[in-house]
Amino acid sequence: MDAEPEYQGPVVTVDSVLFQLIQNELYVLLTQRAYEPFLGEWALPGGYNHRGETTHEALAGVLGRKAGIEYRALPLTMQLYTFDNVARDPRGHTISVTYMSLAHKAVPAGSDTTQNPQFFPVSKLPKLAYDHKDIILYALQRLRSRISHTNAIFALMPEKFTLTQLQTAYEAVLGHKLDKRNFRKRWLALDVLAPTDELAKDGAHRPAALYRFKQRKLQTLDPTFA
Amino acid sequence: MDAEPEYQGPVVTVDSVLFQLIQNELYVLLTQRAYEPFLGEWALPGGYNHRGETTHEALAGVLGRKAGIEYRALPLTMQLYTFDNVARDPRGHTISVTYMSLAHKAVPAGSDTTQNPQFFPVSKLPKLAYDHKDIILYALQRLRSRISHTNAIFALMPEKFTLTQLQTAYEAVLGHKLDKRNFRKRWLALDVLAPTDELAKDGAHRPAALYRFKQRKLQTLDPTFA
DNA sequence: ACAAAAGTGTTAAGAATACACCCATGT
DNA sequence: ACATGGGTGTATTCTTAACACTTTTGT
Repeated sequence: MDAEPEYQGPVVTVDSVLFQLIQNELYVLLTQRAYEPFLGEWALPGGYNHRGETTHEALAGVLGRKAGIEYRALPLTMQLYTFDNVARDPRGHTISVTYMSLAHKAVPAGSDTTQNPQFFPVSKLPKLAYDHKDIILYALQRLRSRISHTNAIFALMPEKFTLTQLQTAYEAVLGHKLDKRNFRKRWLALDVLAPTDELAKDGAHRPAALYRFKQRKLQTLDPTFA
Repeated sequence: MDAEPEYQGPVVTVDSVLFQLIQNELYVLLTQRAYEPFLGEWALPGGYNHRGETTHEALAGVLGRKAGIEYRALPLTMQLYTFDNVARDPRGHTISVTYMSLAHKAVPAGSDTTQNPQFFPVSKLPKLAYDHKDIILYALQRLRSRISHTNAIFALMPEKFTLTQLQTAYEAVLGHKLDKRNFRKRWLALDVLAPTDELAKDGAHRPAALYRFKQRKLQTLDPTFA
């Protein structure tokens, strides 16, 4: 980091992998490219990081402008990886700093943007621009790992939820079923859930107790969930 | 990522956290700054990432020029995190992509560089420029986590080593003692070590069997080591 | 009455931990 | 012969995994 007046660096971009559960399935937010390259193809929301703004600010701008989503309302965002695209990007040397966000209900405002933001199930992704498919799969891996030893799942859940909803969220992310009794035993032993005195009455069956997370922020939980 | 001809982005730098074991203690490579800001203070080896070179190439250049270390000889390098320094860096907006490397014996060639590269024990760090102390502590955390479920430790070991040396390496990184019998039982069950038919004779005691890693590349190991 | 999801404990298997003595060598 | 680190097994505890029936509600 010497003094070096005529510095010229790569173009810096940020890309966002925004996950959300819709009907017990994991969805990811994509936008349709309005410019070359990859005009018309689906891609992760992304954009330039200009001098003077943090990557988080750039991310907030991208999500707001391209998908109508308010970044500050997202309960959890974490950095994933920084990719070099020296050769791959048709526009020349860029590096992209990628973030993963989790949301409970982030509604993309397709109307006031040009990029047609939509959620796609992770299991049925369309053809994607760049290497964005790999990025999504990498993000999924990281997400699975995160929910296995932290409370990160809170960011995919509503304020109040039943234990069955929580279990279903895990199953959607992990891609396999879990044992009901073991799951409940574990979570109730963890001391991170608080019972509310409300019940969810949603059908012709016994009502379920509603719980909430004591802390809606990331914390590490020792045990691991399969 | 619209077309945007007058793009001006942040300065992109790379920083390297290079760990090495010296006499059963974990050391990190530092250089002494030859320019403002922080002239004369110790810092992680770092430098600009110019347009057209990958971050890995930039890293190789930095390690070569500032510390006389041949990047290609390092057995393991992984990306750590990308830090925003919009406000913090006195020279303006930079983002730094940080990497952690592990080496067995990387000899800094202090002579042909201006930056006085030296290894410092992680437990006794000097005052560091920027937030480099935090970066090192973060790297250490990641390293501990890595060696707990992968074979990453191979990158800190010589080609051939005794089980006691391997255990000592773990103890140096983790910062606590391990049980000898359990440690050996575990590693021999893992099927990642191959016995050589050589013995290490290094003192007035029974010679130790020398082992090597079957694969000297990163692989995941199911069990976790405390 | 029946359908549908909520709720609840025990047992068995496997993993992790604690622990102490004999062995081979150099001096 | 003694000092030094190398090498080895078992018993106990704890953790994880497997598993089925009763309860409460709406229709």
